[in-house]
Amino acid sequence: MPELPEVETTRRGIAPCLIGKRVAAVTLRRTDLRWPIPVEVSTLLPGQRIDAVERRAKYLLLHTAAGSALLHLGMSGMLRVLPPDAPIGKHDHVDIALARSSTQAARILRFTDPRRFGCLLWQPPGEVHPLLAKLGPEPLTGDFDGDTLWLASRGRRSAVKLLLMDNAVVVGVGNIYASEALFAAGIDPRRAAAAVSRARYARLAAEVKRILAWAIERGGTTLRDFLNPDGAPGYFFRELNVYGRAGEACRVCNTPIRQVVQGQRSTFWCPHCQH
DNA sequence: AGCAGTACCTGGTTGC
DNA sequence: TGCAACCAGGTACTGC
Repeated sequence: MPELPEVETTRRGIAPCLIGKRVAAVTLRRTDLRWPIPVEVSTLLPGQRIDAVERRAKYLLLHTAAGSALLHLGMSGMLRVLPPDAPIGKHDHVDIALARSSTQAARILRFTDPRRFGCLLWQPPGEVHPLLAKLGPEPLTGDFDGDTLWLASRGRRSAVKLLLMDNAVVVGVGNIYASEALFAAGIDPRRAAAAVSRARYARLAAEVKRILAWAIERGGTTLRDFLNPDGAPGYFFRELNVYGRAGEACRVCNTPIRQVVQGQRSTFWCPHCQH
């Protein structure tokens, strides 16, 4: 269930178990994910040492000298570090076995994805995978601010929520956080992107940063169990102000939260707090 | 160029 | 209880 904070939390969880380790073997039980898993994952990755684990947008990259494994969790993907004898579930499509090291027993990095909207691809050294080539800036860096949004909004006739979710404008703002950030900024998600002022975009960008950073912090505590997945808690759900709360009272003004479909996705907002 | 629509897939929930 | 319909946190691709 990955938006950017969950992907970043996953990265932080698995990175210490991977960095400096050598890939002992790759087991592919299914290769028909969002795209077929390319042969390089089987032929080039084994034997390589993982030098770094990076996140770009909602992609994770396992960097080695021979190239990088590029993972996306889609809607239902999950990555866990497990003992080699962990029982294999129906949707456990890929295991990347990690060689034993002086400080860690042998482990596997297991990719599980019931819906198979995720992917595992390969990026040769020194290249940028085509899927990454046209992505906008990372929301939590200085490359993204209100003017990023304001400039992108020129000449757009679609709604501000769709602009916020456009990966060419800014990456990592998924359906939940788009609604939440617009609520925090007091902007009606249906408002035409071109009709939002530069000042309000500054506020919106600040809220995107604040909410994503806060969720990553929360993810660090609520998702800590992905090494031994028992009792996964209620996530950040109890903290949401508008998402999934249609008909319920706004936490600020008690007005019922409304829901509308934009771009085939549900949007939630408070008609009193957002204009 | 921007935008709407379609597609990928399984599983949980809702409603008859 | 059974089963169909609907919904889900993502995103690339097509065609207008």
